[in-house]
Amino acid sequence: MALKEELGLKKDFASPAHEALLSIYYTASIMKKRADDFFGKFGLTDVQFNLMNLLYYESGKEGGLSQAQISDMMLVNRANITSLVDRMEKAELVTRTAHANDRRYNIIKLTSKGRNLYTKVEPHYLEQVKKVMSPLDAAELKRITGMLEKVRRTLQV
Amino acid sequence: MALKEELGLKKDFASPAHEALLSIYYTASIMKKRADDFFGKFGLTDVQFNLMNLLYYESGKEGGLSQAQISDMMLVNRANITSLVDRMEKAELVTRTAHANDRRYNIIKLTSKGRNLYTKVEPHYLEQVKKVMSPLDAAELKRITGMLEKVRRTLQV
DNA sequence: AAATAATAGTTTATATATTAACTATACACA
DNA sequence: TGTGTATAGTTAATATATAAACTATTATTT
Repeated sequence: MALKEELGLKKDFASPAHEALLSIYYTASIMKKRADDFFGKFGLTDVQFNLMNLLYYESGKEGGLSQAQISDMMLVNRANITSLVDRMEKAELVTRTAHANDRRYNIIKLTSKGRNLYTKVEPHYLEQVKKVMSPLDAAELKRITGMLEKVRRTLQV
Repeated sequence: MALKEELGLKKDFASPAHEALLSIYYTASIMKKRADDFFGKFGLTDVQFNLMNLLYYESGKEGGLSQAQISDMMLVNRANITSLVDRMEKAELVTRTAHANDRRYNIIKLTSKGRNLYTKVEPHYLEQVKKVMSPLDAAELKRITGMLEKVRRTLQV
């Protein structure tokens, strides 16, 4: 949900802050659609790719991540990880095994199929991102992320 | 889905462009949670509030909007509007009536209950937005929205 | 050690989002 | 005028998101 028209049509209604909020929503919404189109070509969603990315880079020495860790890292509710892992387990992209010492935890790891798919998709993704972003110079990007970081801190997260 | 950790931990992996994308995702995700918390106090979701806002400001002279218009304005799929209007019709916030001349169209209007709720919530919302955003000066906000606008154009939307 | 807390994960109900296939209606043009 | 096409909305299947209530396990505290 993005409310495109608000950005242009409601100058008398929208405060600058409100405008900025809608603008961020709108941009994120468009990017999500683009990402889903892209990852769909590989039978993935953007969320599934991002979990694979996490598992690939953050679970040191094949140690895997617990669902709670994934939930924290992706900033989504625990309940959400259950169904996400269900789907990816069914697609044989990840495994879910009980932790040896603490049986409350499930340890999620990439399968070799998952790892192969990730290493196949990642370079295309990075290339795509670079292509989309290349017209913007690096300084401007730094400024955007820096300011968003500031907005985030203002929102006390 | 926001991948908080990527922003800090994967400098070697994330290109500046990739970083910027994740940053926008992350910020939008946090804002959506905040908005939902806020609107939840009034029995609304952020999406429902935004539809009410559209109907309140954009449907001139009580003319209402068709579902296709709403779909275009909110940048979401047509199918989504069906269920959104279903829920809001059930809550007696909007009505759905057939267009007199072209029976393909449904015309969606705020009920008096919907209008009353909207005018009750809006000032609180604007106050809240102002409060959250006040630490940032207007110039910075202008720059953020201006740059996001540029990103959007680069994405050819 | 037993009672209580906290933590991890699941389930259920709900809201939002997509695409694809469908119906109904209106338009267009040959 | 009739047929093909375009448009509006719905439905179904699927993916993601939340909160709340639940089970199982571990930690703490007396």
